[in-house]
Amino acid sequence: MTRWLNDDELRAWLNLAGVMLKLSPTLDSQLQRDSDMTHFDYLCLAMLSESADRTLRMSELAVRTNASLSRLSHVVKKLEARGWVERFPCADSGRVTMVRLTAEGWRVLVAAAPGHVETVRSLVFDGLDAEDVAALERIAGHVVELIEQAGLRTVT
Amino acid sequence: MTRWLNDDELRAWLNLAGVMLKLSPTLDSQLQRDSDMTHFDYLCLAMLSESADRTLRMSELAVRTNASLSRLSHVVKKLEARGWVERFPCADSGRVTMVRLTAEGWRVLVAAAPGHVETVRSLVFDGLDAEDVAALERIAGHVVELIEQAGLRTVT
DNA sequence: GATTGAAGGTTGAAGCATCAAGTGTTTGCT
DNA sequence: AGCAAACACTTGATGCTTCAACCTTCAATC
Repeated sequence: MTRWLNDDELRAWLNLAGVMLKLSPTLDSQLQRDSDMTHFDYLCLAMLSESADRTLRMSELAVRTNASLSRLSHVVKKLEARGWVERFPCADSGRVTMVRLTAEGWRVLVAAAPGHVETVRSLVFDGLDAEDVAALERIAGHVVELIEQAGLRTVT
Repeated sequence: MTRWLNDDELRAWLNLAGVMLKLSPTLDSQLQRDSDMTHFDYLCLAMLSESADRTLRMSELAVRTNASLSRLSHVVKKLEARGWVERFPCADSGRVTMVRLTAEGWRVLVAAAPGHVETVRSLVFDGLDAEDVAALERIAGHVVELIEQAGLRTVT
């Protein structure tokens, strides 16, 4: 017996799907045009920039960017080729790879940030009041948790 | 002067980004595994199934699936090759292409629907009350509108 | 001290999405 | 009637994501 969605749920779902289908390409598009990077690239740089020593292990960066290790590995390889990050083996454990934001990567991130943040603000937060923001944080957080628990994505 | 995000907005944004980064691949993964299609394929079939004659013009289907015409064209070509939809020229206007869901496409959609809906329910709606659903509909709808207005994506 | 299994990453191939450029059609203007 | 511009797609190339397979390294067990 399938538990179908009722009308309210269906409308909510179609709107959420709309956000995923429209917002993500729009962000990529702005960052690609203005800063020659994808939104995911930006997230990687941003997460590194906030970490001690601007350094994280691959698996930790993967968690913080909500990505599979595989996806991250491909992207970090690209970012390293551009000189925006560098990889090096962890001193403590031979199977761990560390990633560090370079000085150049930091400059690129700082240059990209204003335009990106302005875009996010204008596409997401303009016209939302504090209550809406709180609701968004709560509901989106809830969805993320459900997905993590389902853990269908053991992910390679 | 960049208007940065405050702490609440930042947390809300990171959670929303998390939804986009995690939900979308998870849905694709379930549909790919169980029904050999992507989430976007499913949306196309679903939108056609609800239309008069199970038929729409390409540009209208693009609007309803929140996609660019280019993306849609590639995907419809694939779906047509599988025999799930068929294209034919519009009688009224020579530059319009119509897409129709075939009987086979309908069967495939009906077979995929229960698993997909169950996945959406379990990853999004489980644990949300009616107020949350209403808030989600409202906020996500708002974001979609902002993006459409910005219309940066004139899209090819 | 071997073996087994799991953890942490990397890689290559295949499928997708995007962008820019193209084709053919219709509209509007003169 | 003729021409330019806009519309409705389609196409090919490029880059990104996923999946499955692989390679090391570490941990636990015997």
